[in-house]
Amino acid sequence: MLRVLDVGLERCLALHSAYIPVPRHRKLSGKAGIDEVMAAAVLTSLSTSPLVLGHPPAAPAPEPGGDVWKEAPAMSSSCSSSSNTSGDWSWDPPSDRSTPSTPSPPLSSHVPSAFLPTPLPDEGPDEPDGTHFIFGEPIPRKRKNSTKVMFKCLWKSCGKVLSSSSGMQKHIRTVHLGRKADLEQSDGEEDFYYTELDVDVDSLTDGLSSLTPVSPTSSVPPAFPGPEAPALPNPDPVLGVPPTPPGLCHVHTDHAYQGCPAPPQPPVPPAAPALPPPKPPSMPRRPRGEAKKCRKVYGMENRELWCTACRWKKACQRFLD
DNA sequence: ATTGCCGGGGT
DNA sequence: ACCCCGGCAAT
Repeated sequence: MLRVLDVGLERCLALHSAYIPVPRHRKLSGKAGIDEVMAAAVLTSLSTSPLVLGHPPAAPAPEPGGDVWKEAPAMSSSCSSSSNTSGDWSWDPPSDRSTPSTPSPPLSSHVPSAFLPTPLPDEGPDEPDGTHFIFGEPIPRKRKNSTKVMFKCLWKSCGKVLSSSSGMQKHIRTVHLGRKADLEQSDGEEDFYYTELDVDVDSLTDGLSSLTPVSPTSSVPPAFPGPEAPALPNPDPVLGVPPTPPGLCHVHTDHAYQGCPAPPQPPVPPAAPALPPPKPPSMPRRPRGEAKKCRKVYGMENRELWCTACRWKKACQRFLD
């Protein structure tokens, strides 16, 4: 017993002494100011130019004054936890905790639900046709222009459109699924019954008016935007596919990584009066993994304890969703 | 503001 | 291949 502790302590000390000289850690607490915003803006605008036309920003040692690397007082606890021997140290919540609960509730039936496959850095539906490849304008990647994300209920004869996902979830939960509204326990099922669409702010009203009511019985032309969106006649995969609901592929059971290329077709069951088909399974979208990742678990202080992926700002490998 | 991580750069 | 970070979406 004592020996174990000893080892842990030793380990801890070693860790500390080893990491003191670490030179990085630029700024832990970023105080966001106008400066940063403006700088960001400038950088953004600069990024469009092919090369860095300013002064070389190469500055290997930006902080001559000294970095503020304060020891986290929480170290003690992590130390004790590191007493976990047996080869793989693996992550181990401090056993001191009176609560034996698991650090991240597995959420039995709740599959983490899929996630949005990055909303496609498209230009937005401003282009009259697909000719936004004027070389004169590189436009590396720009996201939101004048589009606004709306959420449309796909329930058979509802078609309600809200501006917030939470609101839509609530709507579906209460109105269609008949669940309690305030119950935070959303198992993600609502996700299946609404989709999000990029609405051009300009033609917002127009688009909405044609989007909202919709009679489900009348055959909805699968691939024709039809009346709405006169500005984007073809849903070409070239760049922008605004009306395509990205969160509707209930195909895979687990890692639905690639978005579904399926055409915009209402996934509404053909003849479902009010009963949702018992289908909570796949995850059409993943809002954000519930599991805490290395960063959250260990904190910035113990970055060395993160899995490599996390250290490299890649998808965490240790705490998979 | 924070967190997770894609895309891309440096070695 | 390894390592790191800018920047962004989602929260």
